[in-house]
Amino acid sequence: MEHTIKEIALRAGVSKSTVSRVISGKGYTSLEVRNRVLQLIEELQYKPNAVARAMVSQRTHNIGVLIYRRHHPIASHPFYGKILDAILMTAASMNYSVFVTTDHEMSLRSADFMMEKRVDGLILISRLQQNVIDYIANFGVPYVMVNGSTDVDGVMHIVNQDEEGGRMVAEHLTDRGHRHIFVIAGPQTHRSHNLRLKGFKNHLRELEIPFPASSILQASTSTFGEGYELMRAHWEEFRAGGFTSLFATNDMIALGAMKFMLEQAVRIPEQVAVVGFDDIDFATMFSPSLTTIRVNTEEMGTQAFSLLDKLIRQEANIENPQQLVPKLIIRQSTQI
Amino acid sequence: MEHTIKEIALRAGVSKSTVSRVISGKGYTSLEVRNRVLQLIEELQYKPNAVARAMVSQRTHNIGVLIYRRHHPIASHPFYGKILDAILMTAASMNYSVFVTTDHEMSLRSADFMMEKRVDGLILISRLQQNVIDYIANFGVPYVMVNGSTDVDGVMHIVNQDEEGGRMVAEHLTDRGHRHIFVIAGPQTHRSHNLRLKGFKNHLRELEIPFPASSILQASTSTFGEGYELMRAHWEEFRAGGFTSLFATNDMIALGAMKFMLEQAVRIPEQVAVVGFDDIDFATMFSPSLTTIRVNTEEMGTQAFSLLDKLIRQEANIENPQQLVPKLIIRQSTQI
DNA sequence: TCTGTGTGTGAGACCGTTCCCACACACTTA
DNA sequence: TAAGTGTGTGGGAACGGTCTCACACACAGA
Repeated sequence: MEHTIKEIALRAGVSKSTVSRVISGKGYTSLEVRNRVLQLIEELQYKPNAVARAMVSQRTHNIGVLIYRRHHPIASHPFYGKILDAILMTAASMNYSVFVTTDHEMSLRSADFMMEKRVDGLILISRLQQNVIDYIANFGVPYVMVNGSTDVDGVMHIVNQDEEGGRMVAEHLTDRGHRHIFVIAGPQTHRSHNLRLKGFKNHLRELEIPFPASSILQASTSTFGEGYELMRAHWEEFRAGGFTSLFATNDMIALGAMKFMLEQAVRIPEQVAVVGFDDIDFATMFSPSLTTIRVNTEEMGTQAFSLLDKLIRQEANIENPQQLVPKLIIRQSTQI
Repeated sequence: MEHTIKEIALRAGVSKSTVSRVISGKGYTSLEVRNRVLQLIEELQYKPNAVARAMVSQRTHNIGVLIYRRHHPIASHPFYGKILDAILMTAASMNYSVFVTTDHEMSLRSADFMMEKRVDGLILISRLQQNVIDYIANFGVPYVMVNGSTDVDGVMHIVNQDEEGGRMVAEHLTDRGHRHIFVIAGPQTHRSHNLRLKGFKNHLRELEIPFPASSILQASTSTFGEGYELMRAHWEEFRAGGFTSLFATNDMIALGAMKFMLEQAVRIPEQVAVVGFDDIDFATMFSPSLTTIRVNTEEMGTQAFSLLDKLIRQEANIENPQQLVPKLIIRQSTQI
């Protein structure tokens, strides 16, 4: 079932060089020979061996996607999964195959693995530790980061305009008259959560709306469960504070908090308006649907791959990627 | 930055055979030489070239996961994404790398691609068309199906006990006194939806509870949007029918239908109880949380890989996989 | 002394491609 | 006629490993 170029050559009565030429389309081949070889390939279902090809070309045409997620496996993650999907699509359209590795804690080992497989490049998603990045950089393999925890000099990094997004949230809520906004902020270890909060606070400051420390809660993970739990644990404070709205720095936290409030028979948005961030699929599906800032995950994935491809092909003048523009999506949770 | 075994050999003053022996641990090597080589490997950060290794061993230690999804990209899919996660985990723990391919329509091309890359085996998820399966089978590469649309003789297939799950739903609802159950059934093209419905109907028949054709709706896709739309389009029928409960053959449809009902101010579960199927993450998060049948997706992924691994290693006496046991998860949507 | 066995090492074929080079032939042009 | 150019083909090294085989040496037992 497994044929080689040599076999095809033998049957066609030509040399393997000629067959190679027919397949690659480079160099001269007579029409007669070309047809004969092509027919044989079709007949025997010959598939060129990409492993052997990689051996000589020193290019595997494979890339690796490395994701570090402590609290949630990668693929099914409502946010990172979307990015992965986009990468998969784009890569396939450019004839690349993609190794996906999800590895908690022992990311050095999976990096090793990718190196042994001689991937042409790597895409790193989310909060990889610095040592992993150093390790990879040290290897000289091109790589691109997506939504990483920090910006590192000289590293290509695809991110959203998170600060601007935070500002949009503040604008939206204040426009609707809200002056007492409660905030649940995601992990301080993550760049995007910090910037979202920063943009939000800055806008309030510009409007000279007070934002006391008591109106903000620090989440240690950016999960649904954390949102729910924090809301439950601080329910009395929340009620006593006279808050008319809630902003969580991502949708999962927002939804968790909402779920708890709904269970307390709070009417959303009538009594409390809620805004999230990310626009995961579930944001539309939830009842009431969630007003949020859409992060263009598809664009993130596509850009990440295109950028990596350029790095791999060593294209000249590769520009640092532009930050992606977020978009306010108004839904039931703020619409009276 | 990229070293070869030859280089290590040269520096260590031994032959490449010896270095190879040290790395693989096969054959005799003196302690002294072993240490010298190992230290050199460490020092130079030498990573054996898996491509070259695959070339001679005729084994890449790579597998491919092929998914066909018309209406939803794969990775972020709340059900299939979970299976993928489990495959990724298990494969990594057994030192396999995984190519993930999501390809709508043109699946033959992605299959081709995987063949060229000489994967050791394939995992096919969801409803791949017969011609793709034939194509792959014809190639002689080991493969395993997961939750496919049909059972094919002689093909290893990991599935859930869907019929039993359907029965459990009927039992749960009838136990709670429901006699007028509305059903939205997922695509007839898919094995699991059919069996779920079958098990459900059979149980009602056993209890001699009438189940008229008017109480069932046929969905053409198994999505949230479809559930919502169907419920909207048939809302008058539903209200006129005096139904006290709803069963949808998967969670997405159930949640979509629920969302519409909530918008109509229907109280769930007081006025209408709802049961789904799959137990996707959203099922717990939704408000009210959804009673459903849990499909052990983690086990599906794990079993799929283990089975494939056995096929690859040509283990003797490989047993056909047992169907996975579903579990009723009772949540707010049926709990008064 | 001879044979056998356990330990340690190196030479070189091989895996399936690509690609450089040599060569052959047909024309054209100086 | 000689040199050059365009077309078509084959030989064989190279990519970086693994693995078989041959061989060398030490030591045991007959």
